[in-house]
Order: sequence, then structure tokens, then C-alpha cells
Amino acid sequence: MTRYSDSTYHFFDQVYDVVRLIPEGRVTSYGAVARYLGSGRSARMVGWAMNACTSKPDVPAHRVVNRNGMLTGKMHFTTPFAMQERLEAEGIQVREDVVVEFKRLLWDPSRELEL
DNA sequence: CACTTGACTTATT
DNA sequence: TAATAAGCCAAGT
Repeated sequence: MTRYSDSTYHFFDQVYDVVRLIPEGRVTSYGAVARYLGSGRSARMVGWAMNACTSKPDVPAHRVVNRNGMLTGKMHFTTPFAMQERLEAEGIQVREDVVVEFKRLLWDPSRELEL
């Protein structure tokens, strides 16, 4: 198993916790999660964390897309279609690998959680 | 140790 | 509005 530094592992947990809070039928972006976690974390790190979450079925990774609503991570799922299928199963329409009405469905943790 | 890569985003041209 | 550059930061080579 790949080993990560303690700080990195902690960061992974933070990302997973936020992703688990995304309501069904909503989506968020890597950047939104990174901003919510703050403290020098970049969107790339969030994507990197998600890449390691494939073995964590309880993390709704399909609800995390890039800032344009594009399903950039679809190729990392069990099948390239799994991500879109899961989204559509929640009532989220996907067209040309992009979430329809993304702007309306966006769930920004730093705004929705309104700390 | 230097360079490339990547589930990203923002700024600049 | 679209293409490019720059910032990002850990891992892999």
C-alpha cells in the first residue's frame, strides 16, 4: 500500500469529510473544497486526494467535478461511465460530460455551511 | 537532485 | 470569447 506523510493523510480525511456532506442531487468543485479547507491547500491536492479515494465507496466522488461542471475524473472510476450514471441516478443531467445546470446545482461548502 | 505529471483554478493576452 | 501562462504541490521518474 502506498504510504503518505501524516499531514497528507490528515488532508485526505478532511477532503473525504467534506465530500460526504454533499447533499444528494448536488455537486461541488475541487476548488470549492480546497477553499473551504483553506490553509495552503490547492485544488490539485483535492483532485489528488480523490484519486486515492477509489477504495472508499462511502465517498460520493461522483459529486465532485471541476469548476466548469465537467466530469474530469470519470476515467478514474471503475468504468468511464460510472460517474455519469451515478449522477443521473440522483437526477443530475449530464450532457457532453458536463453537468447540466451546474451553476444551480453547485454546493459550495464555504457558502452552504455558512460557518 | 532536476524534471515531468496531474480528478485544478485564476489571470493574462 | 478562446487560447496561453502562471500558480499550485505532492509523487513519480
